[in-house]
Amino acid sequence: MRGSEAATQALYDEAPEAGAPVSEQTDGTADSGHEVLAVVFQIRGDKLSVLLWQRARRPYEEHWVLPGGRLGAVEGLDVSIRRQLAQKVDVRDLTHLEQLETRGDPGRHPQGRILATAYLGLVPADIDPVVPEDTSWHAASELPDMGFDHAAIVHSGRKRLRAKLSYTNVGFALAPPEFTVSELSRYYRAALGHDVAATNLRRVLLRRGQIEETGGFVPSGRSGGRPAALFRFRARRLEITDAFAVLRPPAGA
Amino acid sequence: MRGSEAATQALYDEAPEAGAPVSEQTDGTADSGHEVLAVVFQIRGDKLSVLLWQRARRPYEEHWVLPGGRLGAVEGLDVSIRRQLAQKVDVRDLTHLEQLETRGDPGRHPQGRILATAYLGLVPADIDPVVPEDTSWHAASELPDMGFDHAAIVHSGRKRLRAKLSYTNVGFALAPPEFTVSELSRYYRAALGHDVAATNLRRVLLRRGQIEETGGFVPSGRSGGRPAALFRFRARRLEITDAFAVLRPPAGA
DNA sequence: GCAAAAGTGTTCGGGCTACACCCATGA
DNA sequence: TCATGGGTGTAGCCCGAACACTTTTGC
Repeated sequence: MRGSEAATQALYDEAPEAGAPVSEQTDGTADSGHEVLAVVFQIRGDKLSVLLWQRARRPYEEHWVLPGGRLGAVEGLDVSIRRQLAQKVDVRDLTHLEQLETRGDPGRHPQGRILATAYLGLVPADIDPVVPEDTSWHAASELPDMGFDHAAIVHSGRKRLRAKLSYTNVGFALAPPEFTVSELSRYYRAALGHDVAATNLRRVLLRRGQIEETGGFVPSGRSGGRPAALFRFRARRLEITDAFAVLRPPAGA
Repeated sequence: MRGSEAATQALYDEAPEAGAPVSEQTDGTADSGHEVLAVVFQIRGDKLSVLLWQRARRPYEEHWVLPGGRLGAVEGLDVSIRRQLAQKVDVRDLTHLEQLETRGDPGRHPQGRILATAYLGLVPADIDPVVPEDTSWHAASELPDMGFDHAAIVHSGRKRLRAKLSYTNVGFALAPPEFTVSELSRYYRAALGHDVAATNLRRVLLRRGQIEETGGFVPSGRSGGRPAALFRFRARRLEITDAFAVLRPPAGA
């Protein structure tokens, strides 16, 4: 629970009043007027869930928004979102983080134009980060009333994740270090939103060299059944495993 | 040639001196301290080429950089890059434009941290935009000395284009309104960097419903040969034509 | 007729799906 | 021994690559 009290208050720093200069300080800690947000997904109980924070202030009071905040003047975008997720919502266990999109519509923020760069972050299914009180997980398929353009950003993230599950090994970022194929198929089902047959998933991911057996087994439960073999992802960094689905280079190249 | 003189001077507005406040104005026209850039590709003579502008001032004097400039305070990102390409390099005929990435490394700009959002723009092969004197097309495979992190951004754009040629209909944005299959295969070859057999390209794109015959023909040249049928892309907006290369939803869904 | 360029037919292989069948365990 | 869940074998389909062959033109 470290830091969650202070974290809550600072979670979503307000913009300066409309019309005020974006940046008044000139020292190295001046903020840049640029926002960094994160769509953090985790599979929780058969649902793809996203971490949201409930605003206590206008505008969009009581609405839910993405975690994040102002970019510091001397930090990189990815460094910033990592810092803010760690400091403000106590999320330190991202297995994957990638840039999603930058939004800059003049109308996206009622207090004047604020640019926001959104990231897509993934947390594996086996951990349960302690998050502040006003922060919680919501099923991506049943989003609550959200502020600003954040709902649209969540949809972008969902789309990106779905696409990458098809041609990369992102699965590693959703799954725990070791898992059975049927567990894995549950993660894929939740993230993709449609059924994924365990029997074929195993073969696809094995053929692509994404997963391998650990040698371990999970004993069967009370209802019987054959013990399930444990697998792990061979790489725990993003790799494109099916680069040229079509129009691939000729064999001799 | 309209506006190309003035355009040149304004092409790449300098950042304020390092250490000065990012924004000093508070009226609606204050700039935001945010840069917008574009990787504009066109197939020119069997080469994928990118539009670059040669800097006349330090830093990176004489180096080549991407066209773009400061984001106005009340314009959207995409609106801004369209405006700047039109005003500054006289490029108005983009057949496709999409956001690429945002870079914000503190060290990317010697005069202090400046965020830049890059777009990927495509110009069809049949037009030849009149560009200012210090602006010219360069083969993406033989980039000149480039300033800032712009070479890396070009590579991101190239990568994005290559990937999208495989599973979308982006080809429409590279090709003229009508074309023969062998012309089209040249565009694909240039963009992908490897050989693309016209005979199979035709079948792939026909099966996917991307292209259709116009009914017209191109007479054969002096050296003979059968006249080539003319084709067009059925859609001239980006569509994903091969969504689930794998892990596609079950038939009954 | 011959070369050149476009277009078609056909075969092959790979990858994914579906589904039947076999295996290992608990009660 | 039966139900349960895991795992394997196999057949079918679709897609794209390769390549031989046919068609239509200019000279």
